[in-house]
Amino acid sequence: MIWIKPPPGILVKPIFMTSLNKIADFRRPIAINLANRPTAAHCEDCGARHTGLCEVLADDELAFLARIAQRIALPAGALIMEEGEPALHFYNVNAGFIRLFKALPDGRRQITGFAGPGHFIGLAATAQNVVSAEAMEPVKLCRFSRVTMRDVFAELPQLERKLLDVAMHELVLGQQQMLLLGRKTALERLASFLLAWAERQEICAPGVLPRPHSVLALPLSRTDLADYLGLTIETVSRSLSTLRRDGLIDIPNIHEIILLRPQALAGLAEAAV
Amino acid sequence: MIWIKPPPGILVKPIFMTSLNKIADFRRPIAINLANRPTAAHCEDCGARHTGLCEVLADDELAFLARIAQRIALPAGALIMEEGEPALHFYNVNAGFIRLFKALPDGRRQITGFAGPGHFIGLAATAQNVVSAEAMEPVKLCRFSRVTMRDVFAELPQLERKLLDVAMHELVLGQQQMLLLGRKTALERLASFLLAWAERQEICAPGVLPRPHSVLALPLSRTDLADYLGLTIETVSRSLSTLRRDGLIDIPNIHEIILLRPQALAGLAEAAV
DNA sequence: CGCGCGGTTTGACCTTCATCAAGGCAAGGC
DNA sequence: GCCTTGCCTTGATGAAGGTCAAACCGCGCG
Repeated sequence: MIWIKPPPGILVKPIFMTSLNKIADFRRPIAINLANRPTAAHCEDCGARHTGLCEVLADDELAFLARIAQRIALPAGALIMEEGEPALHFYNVNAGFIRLFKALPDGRRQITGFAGPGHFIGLAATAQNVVSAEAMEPVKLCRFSRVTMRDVFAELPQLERKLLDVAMHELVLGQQQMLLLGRKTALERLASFLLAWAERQEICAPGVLPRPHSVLALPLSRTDLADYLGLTIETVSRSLSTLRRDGLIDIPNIHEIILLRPQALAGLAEAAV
Repeated sequence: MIWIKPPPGILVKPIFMTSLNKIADFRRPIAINLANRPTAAHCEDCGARHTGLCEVLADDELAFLARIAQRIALPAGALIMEEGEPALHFYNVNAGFIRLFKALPDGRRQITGFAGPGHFIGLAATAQNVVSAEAMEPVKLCRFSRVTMRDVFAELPQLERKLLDVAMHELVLGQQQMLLLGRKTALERLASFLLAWAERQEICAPGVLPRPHSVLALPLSRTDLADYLGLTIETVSRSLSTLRRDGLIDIPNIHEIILLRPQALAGLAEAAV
């Protein structure tokens, strides 16, 4: 465990506490499911068969990979990886969303990214995990031993190539997030996030603005949003209200945002002069 | 060019302007030096021969790699890569320090990292560069075409493996920086930076605190420091003064810092409770 | 239907850090 | 030696966003 206990007088955020409590409950299922080795047939109906890591593999190669994978299903709130623990595995997300984060002993939390179907996690690690990973909803994963994976590269070099691509893409996202966290205002952060999220949801092609009135699904809580953008939930809420008041977005309900004027959002996000 | 012009009334930081002006001056040398292909003999006396990328290669393999490399020497201030330009090359740093950064049109700048001898740059890119790279002092580089590099991987798989390691390490640094930028106070940022920099200068082993009274060489200007830590130069200056006043560090001169109480710095950096 | 609960919004106030401005200090030129 | 120049430090002030607190809102439940 990295964070020991809340210091006297400082309240650990409820959501944080929740996930802590659930660690014990949900560790067990991992062990139970270990025997469940997928066949290529399993892969065929996997939501991530044709995205992310697996898309570069032919069926027979996938079968090879599947033999060393362990299928895991976890409920919402489950802790998948923990910062500071030995990094033994990679994971490929098949279904559900995961948040990756780092935390300080006093409860401050920085979400460093979100992983959905097709995403590969565990790259950002030394001998120990440097981030924790938590299921935001019920998730399905393929788990790979890190040492085994090394051997697999000899058999499937295109896999290693793909992994390098994945890592490079993560690096790009990281640089963008650093600019956002280090230099952008609250409004700019929100605007940047909304556009990036739209791109991620494939509402628009990479580098292209979504059409006006595009509807954005926002499965994150305000707390997640705040911890991702380096703000407080109050500031997130206020900033969203400002964007709505100014007619850039509409918020029909808490988990949906309509991008009324993407062009204006882009101007804000990039601090266009 | 990404940033067009300073908006009326907003002053672009001097250093920023400086580098802009130098682009034209220093682009030319790159072309001039293209013909200078290193032999393995060149590599033997390279400062980076036994670090970073090259350390995984035997002499004959290095010779192979050297054949596709272009040696480049650039003066301080030279722009090596520019955000938004087509990403055609990787670079391996042989000598000198480089800053990597992203900028907003109004002049705000976020330094995303520093690269010294043995470091490989250019991984964080899509079809275009997502960061700019600038020589902080006279530098020597080996330049590799990205497309050629792909072919090399077939010949030297251990190189690709190494590159994946490099990328993974960069990811780890990125996550740490996100926590710093998103959630730490000015003092915490300085403390974190000083310890990370000590580790980087190999004043201490990874994960181990430097001994009290370790002397830290700080080749960065206050402006670089501020743009790296997401602060202003004034806040950097004030925070350093506070650390000195509190007896955690000493500042004999502008480019040297003595870590009087590394333990206390670590407590500050990790917000120990 | 009223109630309580968790998450969200809004408001009032306060802290941290940015901004603006002045002064210091070392290095180089004349 | 003195002046300029560039960078750094320090101080005074202000603004963005954090903190604290209250109200709101949808939702499940008795």
